Amino acid sequence: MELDERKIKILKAIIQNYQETGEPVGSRTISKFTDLNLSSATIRNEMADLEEMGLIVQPHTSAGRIPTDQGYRLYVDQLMAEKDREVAETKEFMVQKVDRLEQLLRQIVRFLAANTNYATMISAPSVSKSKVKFLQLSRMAEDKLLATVVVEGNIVKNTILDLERPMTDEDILNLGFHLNNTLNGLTMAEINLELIHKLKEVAGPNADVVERVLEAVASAASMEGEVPIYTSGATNIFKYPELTTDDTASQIIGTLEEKHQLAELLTSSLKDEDKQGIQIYIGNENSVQAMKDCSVVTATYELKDGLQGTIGIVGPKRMDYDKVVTILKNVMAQLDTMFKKD
Amino acid sequence: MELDERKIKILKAIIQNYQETGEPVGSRTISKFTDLNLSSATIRNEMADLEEMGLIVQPHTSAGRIPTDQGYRLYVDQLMAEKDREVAETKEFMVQKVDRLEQLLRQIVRFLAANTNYATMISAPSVSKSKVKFLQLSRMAEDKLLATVVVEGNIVKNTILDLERPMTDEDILNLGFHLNNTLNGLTMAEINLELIHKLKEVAGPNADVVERVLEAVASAASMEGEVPIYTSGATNIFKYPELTTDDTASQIIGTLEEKHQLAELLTSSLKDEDKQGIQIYIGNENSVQAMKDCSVVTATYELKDGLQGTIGIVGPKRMDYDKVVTILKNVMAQLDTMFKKD
DNA sequence: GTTAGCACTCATTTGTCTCGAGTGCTAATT
DNA sequence: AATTAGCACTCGAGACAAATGAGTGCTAAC
Repeated sequence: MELDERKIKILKAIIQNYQETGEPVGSRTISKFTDLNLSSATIRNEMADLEEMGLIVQPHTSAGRIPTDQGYRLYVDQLMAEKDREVAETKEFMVQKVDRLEQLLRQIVRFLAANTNYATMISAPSVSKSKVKFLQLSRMAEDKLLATVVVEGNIVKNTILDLERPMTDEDILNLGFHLNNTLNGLTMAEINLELIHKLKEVAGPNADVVERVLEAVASAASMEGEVPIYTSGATNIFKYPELTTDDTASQIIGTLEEKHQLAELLTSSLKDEDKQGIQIYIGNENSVQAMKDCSVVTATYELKDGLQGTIGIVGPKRMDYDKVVTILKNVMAQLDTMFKKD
Repeated sequence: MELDERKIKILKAIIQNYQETGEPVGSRTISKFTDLNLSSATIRNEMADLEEMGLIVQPHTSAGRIPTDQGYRLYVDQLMAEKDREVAETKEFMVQKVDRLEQLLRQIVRFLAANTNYATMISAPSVSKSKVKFLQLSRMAEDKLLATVVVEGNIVKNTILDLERPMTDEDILNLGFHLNNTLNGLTMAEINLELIHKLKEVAGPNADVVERVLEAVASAASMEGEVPIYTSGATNIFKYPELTTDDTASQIIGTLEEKHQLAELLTSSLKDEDKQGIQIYIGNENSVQAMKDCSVVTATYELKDGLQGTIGIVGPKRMDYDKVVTILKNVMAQLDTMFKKD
C-alpha cells in the first residue's frame, strides 16, 4: 500500500480536525475541510486504506475515524510544520525581575500552562556535573558551625553542623580556607576518596568535621538525586473529555502531584540531542503507566555551566504538537539569551 | 423547640451514617442503626423537628435527610467525641531520618493524606517574628558578595550581590562584622528606618551595599510573604462523589496546586488558640470560594523559637471530623516531643 | 407518646423507539 | 481507471414512558 500525497493530506486533515473537536471525524467533514475537492465516497475509500495501514481507526462501526498512536507518530515525525507565526506573540513572557532560580522555573511552568492549556512540569537544573565555586566555614555559636557551599550556576546550599569538640576560630578559618582552596573548581565527580583522605590528614583531629562538611557538600550539591520538579496547570486536563473518564484524570493528577515518577520521565530525556533536545512521547511511549492515554513533549534546556534540566508538557494524544513544539523552542531561545549575557 | 437527648442521638446517627455512605439517610435506617428501639415513624417525627431547627435537610421530597452546615457546626462544637483508640495505631509515623525541614513537612502531609483519605496541606513555619541569629558577608569573586543570614529556627538564606564598585577585603570584613553586631538578636520588626539610617552612615560610601544587604535580609527572612506550602493527596477528593461534580473537583485541585490561596486560609488560623490550635471550617466558613463545598480542619503547630505553621485537611463536609482531629492532635504531640528535645 | 398503615412523591432505573451520522459496497459516470 | 452517486446497514445518543422503590407526612389506633 502506497502512502501517496493525497492520503497524507487526508491524514493531516483528520488529525487536525480531531485535534480541535475531539470527536471522530467522518468522510463528509474531510470532503469539505480540505481543498482536494473530492466527494465523501472517495475519501471513504482512502480512509479505508489509511485504516488498513494502521494510521487511523474507528472507535466503533458507523463512527468517524480517529488517529492511532502510529498515525500520530507519523505525523510528528514527518508531517508536522511548525507554526512560526506564534513566535511573535510569545515573546517576552517575563517582566518580573527574577531573583531566584526557583521563581524563574515557576514562572516558566505557569506561563506554559496558561498558554498551552496542557499540564506542564519542569525539572530544576541538575548540578551533579557542576563545579564547586566557593566554600566557607563560619562559627555561628559556641558549638555550631555553618558550612556554605556555592556551586556553578550560583546555587547556594547551607548546612549547620554541631561541633563535637571545640575548635578555635583560627582552626575554623584555616580549615575553611584549606577546603575552599582544595575543592574549588572541582566537580562532585572529582572529589574522590583519595582527595578526601588527604583532606582528613591535613585536618588532623578535626577529620570528623571534614567528613561532615564533605557529606554536606555532596548531599547539598547533588541534592541527593532529588531534583526538584515544579508543575502547573494540572487541572487543564479536565478540558479534554477523553482524559476525564473515571479515574484516569485522578491518576494523571496524582502523578503530577507526587512528582517522583516525573523525575524518571524528565531525566530520561536529558541525553537525546537529536531534535534540539525536544522529544515527543505518544501514548504508551512514555514510561509512566498512569499517562498511557497522554502524550508528553519534553525539551531539555541548558543554562550556562552545563546545568541542564527538562521541561515537560502533558496533554491528550490529540495535543497540538506543532504549537507545543514552537512554544517550547521559543522558551528555550529566551532562556538561552537570558543566561548567555549573565 | 427543645433539643433533647433523643434528638441529639438521632442527629448524631444521621451524621455518622451519612459520613460513611454519602447517601441521604432515611428514617428506617436510623430506626435500626441506633439503640433507641424506636420505629421509623417516630424517627420521622423527630426528623421533621430537626429539619425545622435547620440541622438537617432533604435534598428533595421523598429522599432521606442530610446534615446542614449548621448541623455539622453543632456536631463539631458539642457532640463530637474523639476516638482515642486510633491513637495507638498512628504512633511513630516517621522512621526515616529527617535531615531537612522541608522533608519533614513533606512526610507529614504524605502521612496525613494516606491516613485520612482527604487532601492535606502544610505551611512551613513562618519566620517573620524570628530573630536574626547570624549574618555574614564574604567575597565570592572580584565583584561578587555573598550575604548569608541565619534566623532562629536555623533557617538559612543566601543572597548574591553584584558590587557596583570595588571593596577591600577589610571593608567587607568590617561591614559584615558591624552588621552582624547591630542586627543580631533583632526581629524583622525591630529593624526600622532609624536603625537603617544609622547603619548607612557608618558604612559611608558603601551605603548602597548596606541597603541591598538589608533588602536581602528582609526579603529572605520574611520570604516576601511567600510561605512555602506543601500539599498531598489532592486526588483523594475523587473519592467523594459530591465533590466530583463537573468542575468543583477541578477548582479544588487547582486551588491546592496554586497554593497562594491556601496561604490566607492557613495563616488566618494562626492566631486563634482556643481549642489547642485546631479549627474547623464547614462549607462557606472558609475563605476560599472554590472550597465552599468542603470542610477544612486546620491545626497550628509550633516548633521551638516560636516558629509556627499550620496543617490543613480538606475533605467533603461529611468528613470524619473526630478522626481528623484525633490524628492531628497526635501529629502535633509527636512534633512537640520531637522538637522539645532537639 | 408511640406505632402501624396508607397514600403520595419523586429520583432512578429500565426498556423501547427514533434519529442521524457515518460506513461499505455496488453501479453508474467521467 | 478513477470518481461519484446512491442505498442499505450499523450503532451510539437522546427522548420518552413505565416500573421500581426508598422515603415521606399524616391519621388513626395502641
